[in-house]
Amino acid sequence: MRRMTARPANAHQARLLTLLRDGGPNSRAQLGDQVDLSRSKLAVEVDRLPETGLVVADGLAASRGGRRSHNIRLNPELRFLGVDIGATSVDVAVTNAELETLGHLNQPMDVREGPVAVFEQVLAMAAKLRASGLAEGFDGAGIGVPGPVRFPEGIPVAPPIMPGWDGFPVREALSQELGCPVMVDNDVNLMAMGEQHAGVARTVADFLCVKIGTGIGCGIVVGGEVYRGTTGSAGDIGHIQAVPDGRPCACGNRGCLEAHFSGAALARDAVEAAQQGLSAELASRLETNGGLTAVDVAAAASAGDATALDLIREGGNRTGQVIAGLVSFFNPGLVVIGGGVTGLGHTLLAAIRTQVYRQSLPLATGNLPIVLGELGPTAGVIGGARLISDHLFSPA
Amino acid sequence: MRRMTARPANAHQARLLTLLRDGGPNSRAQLGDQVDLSRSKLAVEVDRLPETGLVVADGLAASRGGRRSHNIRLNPELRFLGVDIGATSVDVAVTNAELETLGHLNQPMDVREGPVAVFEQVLAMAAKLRASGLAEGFDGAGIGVPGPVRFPEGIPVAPPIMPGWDGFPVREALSQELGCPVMVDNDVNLMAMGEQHAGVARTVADFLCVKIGTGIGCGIVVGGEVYRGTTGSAGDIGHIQAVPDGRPCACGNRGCLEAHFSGAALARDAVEAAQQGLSAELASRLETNGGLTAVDVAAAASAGDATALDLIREGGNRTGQVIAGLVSFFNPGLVVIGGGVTGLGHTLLAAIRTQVYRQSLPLATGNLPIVLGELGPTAGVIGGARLISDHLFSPA
DNA sequence: TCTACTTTTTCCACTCAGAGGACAAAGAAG
DNA sequence: CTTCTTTGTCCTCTGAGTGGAAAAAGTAGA
Repeated sequence: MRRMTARPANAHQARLLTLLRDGGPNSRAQLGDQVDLSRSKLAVEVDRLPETGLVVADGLAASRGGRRSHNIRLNPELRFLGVDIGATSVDVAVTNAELETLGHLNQPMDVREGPVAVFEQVLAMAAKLRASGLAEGFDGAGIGVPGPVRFPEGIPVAPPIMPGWDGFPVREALSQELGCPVMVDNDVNLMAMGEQHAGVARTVADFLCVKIGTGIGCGIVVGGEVYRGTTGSAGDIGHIQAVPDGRPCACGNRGCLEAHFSGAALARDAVEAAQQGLSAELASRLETNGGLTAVDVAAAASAGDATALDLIREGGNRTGQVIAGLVSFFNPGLVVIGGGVTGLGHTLLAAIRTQVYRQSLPLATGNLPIVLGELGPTAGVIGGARLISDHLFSPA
Repeated sequence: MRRMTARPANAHQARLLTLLRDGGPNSRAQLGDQVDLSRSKLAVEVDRLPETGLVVADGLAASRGGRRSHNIRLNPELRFLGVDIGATSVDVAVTNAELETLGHLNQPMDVREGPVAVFEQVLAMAAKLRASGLAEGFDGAGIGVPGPVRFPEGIPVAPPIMPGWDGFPVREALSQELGCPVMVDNDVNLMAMGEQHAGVARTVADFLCVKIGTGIGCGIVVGGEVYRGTTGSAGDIGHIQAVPDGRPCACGNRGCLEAHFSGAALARDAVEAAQQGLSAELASRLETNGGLTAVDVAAAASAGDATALDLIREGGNRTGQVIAGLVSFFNPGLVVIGGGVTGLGHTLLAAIRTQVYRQSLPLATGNLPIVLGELGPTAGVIGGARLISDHLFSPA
C-alpha cells in the first residue's frame, strides 16, 4: 500500500521543501535564516508541512549556544524513480527525496522496439529495484526519452530515432502502471537538470549541456530553468549542418553534425578505418568483438593509436565548430559536455575547446568554462528525479 | 521645467500602467474587466495612480447601458525619447507614453567618431525635436547601440565596430544631459522589443529577430523577455562561421557570416562586380554615385539585374544556413528579418526561407513563420521607448 | 550548584491588503 | 415617471503576516 502525499499549500512551503531537498535535514532555526519570513509565520508553515506527508520530524539539532532546535527532514521513506531511456540502453535508478541515488540499473535495449516493449523492460527493472528492498513503492517518476516531447502532456512528438513512439502517451501510461505522478522530458534536458542539481552546473544560471551519444542534443538552461522551445524541440542540434555537402544523414539532408560525429558515426568510421588497414589496433579489436563501438575507439586512443586519435579530433573539431556558433548566439556561462562519448575524454574536450575559443568572440569566451559532465550516466536519472520533485514540491 | 514622475507603488499599479500604454485611454470599468481585482481594490489603486504623475483623468466614457464610467489615460504630456545608434546613421524619435511616434529624425553618422561626438549629435537632434514643439522635455530615454552592453549599468563592452566606446558610461552620461532616466541596450534587442510591441511579434513568446545592417545581430526573446546572455553578448551571430576558410573578417577569423553578407559586404561585392563588368546596371550606378550601397543593389535587383539578384540570393543562402542552425537549436515560434537590408525584400526572404525550411527539422519549421519586420527603421526607436517605459512602469 | 546570558519556540496583539456586500449615483429604456 | 442596468463608494470582515513579550531549554562561568 502506497502512502499518499500532497502538494505544498503555498509558495512558502514549496520553498521550504526545496531547501530541505537541496540542503538535507535542517533545523527550524536554520531554515529561518534562509527564508525571509517572520518566526511566527515560519512556525505555522513548518507545523503544517508534515500534513503533506513529505516531511517528518527528525529529533533535536545540536545547540548553537542556547536552546536546541527541532530538526525536520524530508520523509526518508519517499522514493523517486529516475528513468533515462537512451537509443541503445536504459538507465533506471531509485533516489530518496534528497535525490541521492540508492540503486541504479543499466541495460542495453533498442528504443526502436517501441514504447510497449521498452516500458515492459523499465517496469521490470523498477520492480527489481523494489524487490531488492530499496523501495516499497514510488512517489513519483521522471522519464527521459531521446527525442522531443510535448512537455505539458508528456508525449513524444515526431522523434526521428524512435519510430513508433510518436504520440504515445508516456506520462499517462506510466502514471497508471507505477501508480504515481510522472513527468516526461527530453533526455538532454534531464541531463542538464542533473548536472545543475548535483554536478558541474550548480551555480550557473545560463548554460548549455551538450550530450553526445548515439545522437547529439543540447539542453538549454535560461535563468535556471530548462528552455524547451515552441514545440519542445529546442536543443536539437544533431541536424545542424556541420559540413557543407557532407555525408547523407538519416533525416534526408547532408552534412548534419550527427552524420559526422556521434556514437553511431564514430563506430562506423572506426570500422571503415580498420577495414582499410589504417589501424592495427582497431582491426584487432574489430576481429575480436565482431564490431566496434565508441568504447573501442576510446580504448584504442588511450593506447596511443593515431587513427583513433584522429577520428576523435576530427569529430571534436566538427562539434566544436557547431558549439562555437551556439556560444556566439547564446552567450552561456558554462558549456557541459556529456553523454556516451565522455569516455573519449580530454582528447575530445581539447578539440572542442580549441574550436570554440578560436571561433567565438573573446567577450563570449573570455570567462567560459567548457567541461565534461561530472555525473556520467547518473546525470540523466538524477535529472529525472529532480524533474518530478520540482513538480511535486510546487503548489498545485 | 520638467515635471517629476514617480514609479508605481506596486505590481497592480504597474499592470494598470501597461494596460493603459498598450490599450490606450480606458475607463475604470474596462480596466476592471482586464485585471483580477475587486472593485474596491481597483478603485484604491486607480485613485492613487495620478499621484505618480503618469496618469490623468480623461472625462467620461460612453455609457455601456448604465451609469457612465470615468476615463483615465496616461499623461498626454509625457514624452519618451527613442535613440537607435547604428553603425552609419542614427535615428532619434519622440513618442508619447503610449509609444506612438510623434516625430522621427534620421541622420548619417559614423559611430567610430566616438561617443562624445555621437551624443553631441543625438542631443542636437533631440533638441530639434523639442524645439519643433513636440516635447517640452523628456521623461525617459531608451538608447540602442550597435554592440554588446552590460545591461544593468548601461555600458558598452568590447564593441568590435565601435572602438572608443568600450566602458563609456552611456547611461549615466545621457541621464545627466537629458535630465531623465535612461536605459541602454544592444540595438537588435531594441528592434526585437519594437516588433514585439507594435510589429509582427505581438503574440509570440519565443522568437528571434535577425537584424542585417552594417553588421548582423539577433535579438532573442524567451518567454516574452529579451535574453541577453551571461556577458550581454547573446545574439552576436555576425561572427558565426558561415563559410569554412572563407573571407577574412575584421574579427581576425575567416568565413564569418558578416564577412560574407551584411550591408558592408554587399556593397563591397557590388563594387567588385561592377568593376569586373559583370553588371551594366551596377556599373552605371557606381559611376553616377561614386560608390555603391545596399540600396543600389536593391534598386538594381528590382530592375531585374541578374548579378544583383545573385548577390542577394547568395547572401540570403548564407544567412539562411546560419538561421537554420539557430532554428534547430532555439525552436522559435517566429523569425523576424529586419535592418537596413530589408529593402532587398522578398528575394532575400525567399532565399532565407528556402535554406531554413530545407535544413531544419519539420518539427521546428512546421509552423514557423519567417517574415520581414513590419516597422522598418522605427522598430529600434519604438523599442527604445518601450525599454524605458518598461523600466518606469515597474515598481521601484 | 547557582547565576547570567543565549537561543529557540510559542503566544498574542496589531497592521494591512484585499474581498465582497450594501447602497448611492447616474444613465437607458419604456 | 418608473424600472432596470451599470458604475462608483462605503463599510465590514477575513486572513496573512509582523513583531514584541515571555516561556522553554540550553551553555558557560563563578
